[in-house]
Amino acid sequence: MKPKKEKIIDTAIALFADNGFHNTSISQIANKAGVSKGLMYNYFESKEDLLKYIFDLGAAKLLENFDPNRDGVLTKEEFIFYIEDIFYQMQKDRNYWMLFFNIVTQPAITQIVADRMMEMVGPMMKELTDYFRNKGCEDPEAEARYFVAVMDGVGMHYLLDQENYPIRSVIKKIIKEFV
Amino acid sequence: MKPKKEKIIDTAIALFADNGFHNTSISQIANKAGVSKGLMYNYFESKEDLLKYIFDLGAAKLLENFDPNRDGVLTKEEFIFYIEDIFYQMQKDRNYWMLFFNIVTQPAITQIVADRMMEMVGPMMKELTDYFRNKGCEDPEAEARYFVAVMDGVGMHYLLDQENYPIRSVIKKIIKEFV
Amino acid sequence: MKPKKEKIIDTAIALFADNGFHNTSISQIANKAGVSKGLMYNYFESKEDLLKYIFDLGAAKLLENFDPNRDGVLTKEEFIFYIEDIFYQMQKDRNYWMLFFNIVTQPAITQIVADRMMEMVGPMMKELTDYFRNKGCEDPEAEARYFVAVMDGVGMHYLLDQENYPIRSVIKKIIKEFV
Amino acid sequence: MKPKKEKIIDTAIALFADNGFHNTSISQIANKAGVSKGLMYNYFESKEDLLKYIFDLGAAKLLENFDPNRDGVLTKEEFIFYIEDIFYQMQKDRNYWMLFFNIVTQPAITQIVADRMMEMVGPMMKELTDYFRNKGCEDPEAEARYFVAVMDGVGMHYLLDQENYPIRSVIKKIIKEFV
DNA sequence: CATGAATGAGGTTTCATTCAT
DNA sequence: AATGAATGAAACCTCATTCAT
Repeated sequence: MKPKKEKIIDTAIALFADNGFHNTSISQIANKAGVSKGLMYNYFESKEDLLKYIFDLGAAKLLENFDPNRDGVLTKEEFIFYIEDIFYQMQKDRNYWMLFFNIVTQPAITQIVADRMMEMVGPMMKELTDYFRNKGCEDPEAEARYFVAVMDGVGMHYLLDQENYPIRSVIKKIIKEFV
Repeated sequence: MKPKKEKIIDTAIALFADNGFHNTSISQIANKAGVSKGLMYNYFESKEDLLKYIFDLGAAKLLENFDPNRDGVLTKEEFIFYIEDIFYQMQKDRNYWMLFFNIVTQPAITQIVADRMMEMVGPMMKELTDYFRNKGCEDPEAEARYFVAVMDGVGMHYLLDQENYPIRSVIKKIIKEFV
Repeated sequence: MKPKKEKIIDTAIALFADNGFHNTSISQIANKAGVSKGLMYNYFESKEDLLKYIFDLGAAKLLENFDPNRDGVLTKEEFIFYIEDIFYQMQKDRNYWMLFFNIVTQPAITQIVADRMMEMVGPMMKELTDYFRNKGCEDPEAEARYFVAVMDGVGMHYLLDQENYPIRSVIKKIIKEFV
Repeated sequence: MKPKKEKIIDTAIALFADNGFHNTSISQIANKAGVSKGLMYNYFESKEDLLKYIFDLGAAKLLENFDPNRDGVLTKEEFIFYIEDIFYQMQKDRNYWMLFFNIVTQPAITQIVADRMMEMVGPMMKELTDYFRNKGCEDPEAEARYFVAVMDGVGMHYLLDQENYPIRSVIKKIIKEFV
């Protein structure tokens, strides 16, 4: 990819994450990325378009490690790996994940990426529900929804205080409870 | 309170929750509240001031039901009541709570209410840690942090889909796991 | 009407007429009108909206003197008066009329005011056709279309060189030919 | 001429005619012409330069058929041919002629081509005046100015609605009146 | 000849805020 | 207490033009 395009994207992720989408201006992004304001519009049709692009980047990465062999079935090992991997990714790409939670908690912004999000969460929820059903859970759908809520909650808190958050200990609790 | 002031506040909460703080304009609030733009500045010094005021309103309500007898000790019954009560409040004041999660996931906005937030979460975390220590948890601090993360995660998901979320079932799981 | 609103409109007419709609910026208008850029948007939703408003102003004036007793019939005297009046108006409100021809010769701009224009020209053409039919013209519709074309052509040239254009002599020719 | 240059010119004429000079961007032209933006600047120094070039193209064609034997005298047959020819050209090169009226009705744009326009209309007006003088008109100059106004008016209307305009019938009227 | 990345000035529009009434 | 006209900074975006390739 064009290096300047990449610079724009990286800078946008960082600023969106720290300041929020609507509180980040194109000027800020251009300044910090060291390019002209106009250049952004050579690569993206609008600020919203940039957000969509960024969201897709991360969504792809997220799915990559969920059911990696793509057989539609989540094994115990795959599940554990996925849990570990998500928190690893959060630590590595903190900005992207802050932005992600940003988006999810703001209906007005969620709408911008609504269709993409559906494509992503739909299949995931299904596989999770199947997993919990096979495991013998009484109400597998409720368990799946509880699980993703826990993941989101922990993820959010982890991101907000990576240094002090007892993430190892919490991951162990999650695996013990859900896997 | 003056009815117009109240109208402004309620409208602001609703709009902030739906559209985000920075994506909501004073004009929008004034229009929807049926008052003039200028009036807002009779009651609040600025848009940020309005946000702080709103945040405080909810923070007070939140603390009210945590350790209601204010003895610094959380009993099992108080804990259960608190968990139930939080989700009840979320269902009743959805807008306020959406806004709350909005704020927490946006560092730039969190800063606006940072001092108020500290006053609120500090004591709560301490009492929770004490509770888990008394219960015999190995790492009571980690457990406390895990607990609030779960509460936030579930709260968020509940707010985003109140109608379909299996909240009763999930509350039971939480109580079973943490109390 | 608010004096500043009026100032904005008058200035806009003058600048649109001289420089064209797309070649006139809101900044220019605001500067020359001695108001802030933002104020325009208190009165008009957009630049296009301002143009529509201006167009309507003139369209109303134009119709006012066509068939003044609104009986749907054009008498010989009314017709003569109308012809004289149009050129009088052009001399008085040169800017508005320059703008009018501007609009008509630019399809992209005509579209902005298309519906308003239709309301205006439809009935006029009908009455003119009736007039020429009563007069015994062979092809009254063609005569009507010829007449308005002549009016537009002469109007345009008159506006472009008011001082030297032999308008009295030309009006006489027009009346002799068409009335 | 280089085919790409020609494509640029044709596309520019079409877009200028439909959208107006200032409302047409170089990008639009380049896109629709299927060339790069940069290429335009190999052939033309600027957007204005392109307009001048286009205007000249048409002006040349216009003069070609006015007094074709270039003897400075307009015969009756030449005059009739000229009238017929102009409307024929309009039907053939609609875009160019729309653009022409566009230019004439916008002082700011007229200035761009002002010198070229003078070279063109000056001699034409003189010959026309001579023609009407020879014909015995009382005020030959007024007649000439009336004539060109009629031609412009009819031309404009014809271009705006070629399909329905009763152009044959109107041409007959014009010839009857002026030749 | 031809491209398209890159620029930066300037376009339209929004918006928090002030202030005379 | 309440209005809304007015401001001006800053938002998003467009565009003519340049230039390395």
